Amino acid sequence: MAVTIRDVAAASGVHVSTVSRAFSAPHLVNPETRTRVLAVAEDLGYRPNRAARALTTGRTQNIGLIVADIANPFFPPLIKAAQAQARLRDYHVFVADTDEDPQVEEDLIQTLSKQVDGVLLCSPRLTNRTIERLSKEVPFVVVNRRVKGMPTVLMDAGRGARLAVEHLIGLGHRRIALVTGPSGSWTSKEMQEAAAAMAEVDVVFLGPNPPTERGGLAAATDVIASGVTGVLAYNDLVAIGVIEGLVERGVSVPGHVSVIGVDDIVSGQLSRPKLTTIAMPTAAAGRIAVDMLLQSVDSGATTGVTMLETSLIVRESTGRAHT
Amino acid sequence: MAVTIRDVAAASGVHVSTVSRAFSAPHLVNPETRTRVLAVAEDLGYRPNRAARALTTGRTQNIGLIVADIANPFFPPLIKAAQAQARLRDYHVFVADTDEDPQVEEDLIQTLSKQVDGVLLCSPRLTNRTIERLSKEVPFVVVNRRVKGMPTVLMDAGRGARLAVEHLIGLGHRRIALVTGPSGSWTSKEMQEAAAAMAEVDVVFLGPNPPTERGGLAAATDVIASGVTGVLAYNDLVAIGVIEGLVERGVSVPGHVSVIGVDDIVSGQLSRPKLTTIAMPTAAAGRIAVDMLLQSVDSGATTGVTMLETSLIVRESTGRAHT
DNA sequence: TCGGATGCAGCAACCGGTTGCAGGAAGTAT
DNA sequence: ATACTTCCTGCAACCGGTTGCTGCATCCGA
Repeated sequence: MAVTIRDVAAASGVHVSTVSRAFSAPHLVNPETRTRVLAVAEDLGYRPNRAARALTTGRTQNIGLIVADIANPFFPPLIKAAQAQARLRDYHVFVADTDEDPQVEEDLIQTLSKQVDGVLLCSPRLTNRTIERLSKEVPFVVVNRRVKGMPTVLMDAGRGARLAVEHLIGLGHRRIALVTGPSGSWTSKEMQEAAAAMAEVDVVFLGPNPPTERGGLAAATDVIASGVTGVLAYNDLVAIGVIEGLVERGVSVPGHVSVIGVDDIVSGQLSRPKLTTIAMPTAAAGRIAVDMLLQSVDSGATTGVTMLETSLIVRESTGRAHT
Repeated sequence: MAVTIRDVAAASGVHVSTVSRAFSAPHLVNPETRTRVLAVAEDLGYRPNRAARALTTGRTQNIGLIVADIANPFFPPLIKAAQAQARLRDYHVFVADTDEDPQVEEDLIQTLSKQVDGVLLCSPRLTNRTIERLSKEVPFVVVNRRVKGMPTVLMDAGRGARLAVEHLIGLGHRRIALVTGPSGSWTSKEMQEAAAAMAEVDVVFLGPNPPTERGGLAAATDVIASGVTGVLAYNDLVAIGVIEGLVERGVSVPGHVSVIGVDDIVSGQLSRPKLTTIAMPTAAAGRIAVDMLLQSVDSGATTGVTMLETSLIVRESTGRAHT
């Protein structure tokens, strides 16, 4: 039913191998022949069958993109960028959601590994050991987590935390809280280390907390109890929750307490007060991760670690410390 | 390198066809033989090659999911649900983003059509003619748009609009505005018709507007000028924009004006005041659309139109009309 | 004029499964 | 004992491309 390479060959009076080469090895075929073949192919509406090509070449032209939770607003910009970049390179992307379950994550990698040329692993929940083991089956690029010897794209959360704390210091805050994320989170750890190293300021750590609005809401009482005037939250959702909790208890933001989030998700721009935040270059991360992955697929060369810069976006949730 | 069906055959002393049948036609092979083969396969870590299978069966076990904009918060829950449902049925899903460009959308369908068994088209921007033409190349299910003779999943925006208006009426509002969306939007049209048919209330139409926060922000001046006490917005982003615009101009929400959104995206739950909204069952839509698609792929039977119910979620952005 | 290089196209095996057909063994009815 | 099923397995062609090898022209330099 569908038009195959043999139809094209017959219609243009050449052998199938010539048609094949007209597409995938142009320099091996006479220019005249080639244009004729291409014209006929166009005419017949021929589209090469990727499954067939995959079978012989071993290359599917597909990549897998595995995230913990598609609906987490942190990921969609990354997915979007990765998909667009892949399309540019004539690759398609399978998107899969692990629902934060490491077992699902592993299964997904297993079943996907046979039908993709590589996998992008975003904020994986698996252990490093497991990731290293699985990396023997299919090339990986890991995003948002450091795994030894594996190509990685990171966003500089440590620097982000420093920027945030410096911003607070500049506003006169001398005692601040870091509302941390899940215990296994690389980002959270980076932020803690960076914050702890800052002079001129006392920092208390509140956590671990689930990386959600509820998590922030629950942490608000601790924030009040700790007597800080500034808060850096694990991410924007947590920050919004903290603000909500503070306001509920009569603590105004940024009047009494300043709050900074991380990620720069849209919700932060839309909530009241508009959230001061550390912007994560998620779109760039998606793009670059795809490039790194395809590079390692094409050339076999295993690339290194890319660290992307973060930046502070000052909006309305931070202000001068009251003295 | 990878273990193939022939390796399994050799290792278990049977012919490849028996191994093949052990997997895909169990009733045709002796139970003993089958268990032995499966054991050997398990042992060797055999995974069937989907590209090879696709080549002979013509079925890829993949589906395509095409949305206008992955980063639009309306879509991720739908994508997530669709992906999970597909996985349940042992299908994988390609997610693709058209960037709101009809041409990209068409290209995407073309290139995808050869490597998927069906395509989910969400809020397509293509003309009905084009969709009908393309539907000859690959089975479709259309979400959020009515296309004649095509399996479709719709969310009852008309009923949602009625619920919203009734809610406003119940709160004493007698003159309301409908801040409409893009001119081509099916949802927007449904809402307009439903609202226009309501008695007991004057409704003015403000639009069309881009379906974004900016769109709502810009519409706020018209809202004020129109002298209404209640607003139903095309979606939550627009509603948030309207609220922002109103508040900037000293009109309090819900004190002076009540505002209702549509979609129930997270941002609406996090913004201040929390948004009263019409919840769209996007996750259900994704799940059901996948089921309909796979059904029409499996049985060839082309299913009909599914209409999903919407519901009103009352939060803080609506209140009694001031008299 | 001849040997050798070069360019182009055809041949056929192959990738890893699936499936219609054939055939042997065992079971059943006659 | 014979004929006919039924059950299971093997054989081999096939899906739609790719690619190493061969072979034929043509062109080149000597």
